[in-house]
Amino acid sequence: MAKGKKRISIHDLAAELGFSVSTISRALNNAIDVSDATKAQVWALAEKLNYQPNNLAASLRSGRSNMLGVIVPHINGAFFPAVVHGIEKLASKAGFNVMICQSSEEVDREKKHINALLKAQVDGVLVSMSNTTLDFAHFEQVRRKGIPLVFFDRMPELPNVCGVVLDDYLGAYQVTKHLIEQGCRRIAHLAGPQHLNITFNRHQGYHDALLAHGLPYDAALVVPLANSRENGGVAAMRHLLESNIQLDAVFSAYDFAAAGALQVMMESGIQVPKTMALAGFSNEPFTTMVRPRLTSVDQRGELMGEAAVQLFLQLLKRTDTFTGQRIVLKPMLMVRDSSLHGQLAQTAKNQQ
Amino acid sequence: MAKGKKRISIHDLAAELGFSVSTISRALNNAIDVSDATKAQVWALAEKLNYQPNNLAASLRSGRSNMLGVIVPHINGAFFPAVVHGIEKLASKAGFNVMICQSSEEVDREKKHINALLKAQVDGVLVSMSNTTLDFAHFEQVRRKGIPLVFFDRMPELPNVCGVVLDDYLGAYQVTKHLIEQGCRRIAHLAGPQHLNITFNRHQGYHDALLAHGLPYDAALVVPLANSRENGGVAAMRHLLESNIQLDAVFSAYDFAAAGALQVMMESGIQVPKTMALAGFSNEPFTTMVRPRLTSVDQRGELMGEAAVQLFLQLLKRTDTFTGQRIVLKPMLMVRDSSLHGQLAQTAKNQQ
DNA sequence: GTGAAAGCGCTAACAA
DNA sequence: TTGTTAGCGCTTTCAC
Repeated sequence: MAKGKKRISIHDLAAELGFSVSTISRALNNAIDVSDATKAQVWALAEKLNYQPNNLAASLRSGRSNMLGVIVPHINGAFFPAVVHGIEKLASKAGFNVMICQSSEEVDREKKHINALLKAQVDGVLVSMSNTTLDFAHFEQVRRKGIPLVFFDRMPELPNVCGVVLDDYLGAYQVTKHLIEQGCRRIAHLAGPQHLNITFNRHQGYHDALLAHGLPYDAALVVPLANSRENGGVAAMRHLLESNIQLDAVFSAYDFAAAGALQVMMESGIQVPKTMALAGFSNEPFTTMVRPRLTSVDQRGELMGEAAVQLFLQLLKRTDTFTGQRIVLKPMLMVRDSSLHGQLAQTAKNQQ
Repeated sequence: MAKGKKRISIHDLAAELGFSVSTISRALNNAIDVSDATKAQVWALAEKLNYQPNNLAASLRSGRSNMLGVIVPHINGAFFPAVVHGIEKLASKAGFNVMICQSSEEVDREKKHINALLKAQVDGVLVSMSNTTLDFAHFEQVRRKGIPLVFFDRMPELPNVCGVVLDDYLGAYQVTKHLIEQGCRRIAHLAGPQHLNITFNRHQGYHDALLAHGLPYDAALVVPLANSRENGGVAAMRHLLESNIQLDAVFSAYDFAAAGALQVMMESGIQVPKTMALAGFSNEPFTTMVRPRLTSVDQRGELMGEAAVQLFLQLLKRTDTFTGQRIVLKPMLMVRDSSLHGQLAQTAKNQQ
């Protein structure tokens, strides 16, 4: 009977039962070639002695850590938490543990996390880039080691990278088209950073929808956001109003910035959506709490997380991890009061 | 020159430079007793060959994984992300990597995560319990192994457990006192589960503040929330209104539920705060986006995360990890429009 | 300042 | 069905 504080290992179990360590190992792993009687004995003793397997040793030996590294820019708002949830759901089903890291939108932290994950011998890395990531050498490092690398949402425009993205272009196109159909003709866009695929595509969708409907693209109507938060939207909207440009709608690349814009509109006595329509992007929960409720685009966060894991699992089977596969998810336009420029607001009641 | 795909180890470095593996190990760890010249050589070659240390091996051998396990109920809303941020900040400064796990408010997942973390040989575990956790055996398992265990926010009422909590009692007391000072006399409370310390204490603070100010505690004014979200608040508020009980204020144990209550009030034509004051708890970002802005209590999330890590680091130094130390953080009352029952709403403008 | 050697706890050939 | 054996890559005494 093992006494003292020493943590017990399969050797202790082996000694106690008179089996070899390999039999113990096999029994604990429920291998096919161990008799049920033996398994029962081993499991009983393991339970009794409170045996705790050591993954470090198993991983070191087997070369598989069953750990999945995930790097997200942040976990504020609803989107990235939803993605993470989707990732964890599918990953744990596939027997993987997930290590979540936040880059806090800093490329240096992103690099550090990549390094830490590699040192920890993760079996794969899922990344959504920080918005300060301009070179991609640290990602190459992962690929060079033959470790599956999957991007989600924010991915670099490089050949042969795998990833799952939302069709941001389509989402923005649909929002803009919707605003046009509501009778809006002077639609402003609060734009995110153009070096990121997501916000670049949102801008493109806006641009193309205008042209497709015979409206001019006016650069004066496009205001870059200093940040994606409320105060970014406040500043951009103030700038827009101060410029005295004609305006009957605003499409913000982010919901939080849209909330800031809404605040400025309210303070300026502008009626939303009657005088000015408004739409955001992300379908944050607060969009149904503010008045008027905010029209937005759902980003399918959970689905994206699941798709990313699926892609990873696929890559794991292959020898070449540079297949350049992409999964593109369809966005969902959520029409709410804030964009019903040309209709009675009641119409949206059922769609909230 | 190592060629091929084989990952290189300290043995390769040793062979290449003609040193022993121990010297390489020491050099890489920047040990005091290796000559600078040797270190320089080793580092240069490591860089050149793209050497990647293997933490699994190091941890297995040294017995320290430098990993910290964190279990949170979820990462929705602003509070837990803030805590996680605080944890990561301090932990990474102390050289620890953080594994974040979500229990999704399910005690079974909590147990699984505890197990996974123990198998991964983490050096410590930080937990905020799920709201379905009623027995604490899985936590005992951690302590029995001598692994530092620190709770935050939601902790069990057990002897000798360490943790950092907000003074929820004080926060609720302050909110209630504030409402009373605004002239409210019939203050309802939308209550969270009473088996959790946090919501129990919020209820107590409410209770005691009433009595301390000569107001009766009326059980009919206390409505249990089915959940902490918007629809929980909607249901509870409807119940309250349908009961036709006299009412001039509502204090919700959660901001999201308060948002739901606000919605019901608006739909019922109740003027907030003139006819009915409202306050929540958590200081979610959306509290400043809704109209009227929501009075709330800030939970000091980031500070709590940092304090939890500090407690962990303290515990790490000791042999007895059952010291029962507690850190109690002071809440911050955030007075906004929704509770200015007895004043002109403008007064709050500066305090938002 | 450096080397030799043992071993952390486990897995996975290969034998029997 | 079970045992033997050889490490996975690193740290860490104990020598020299």
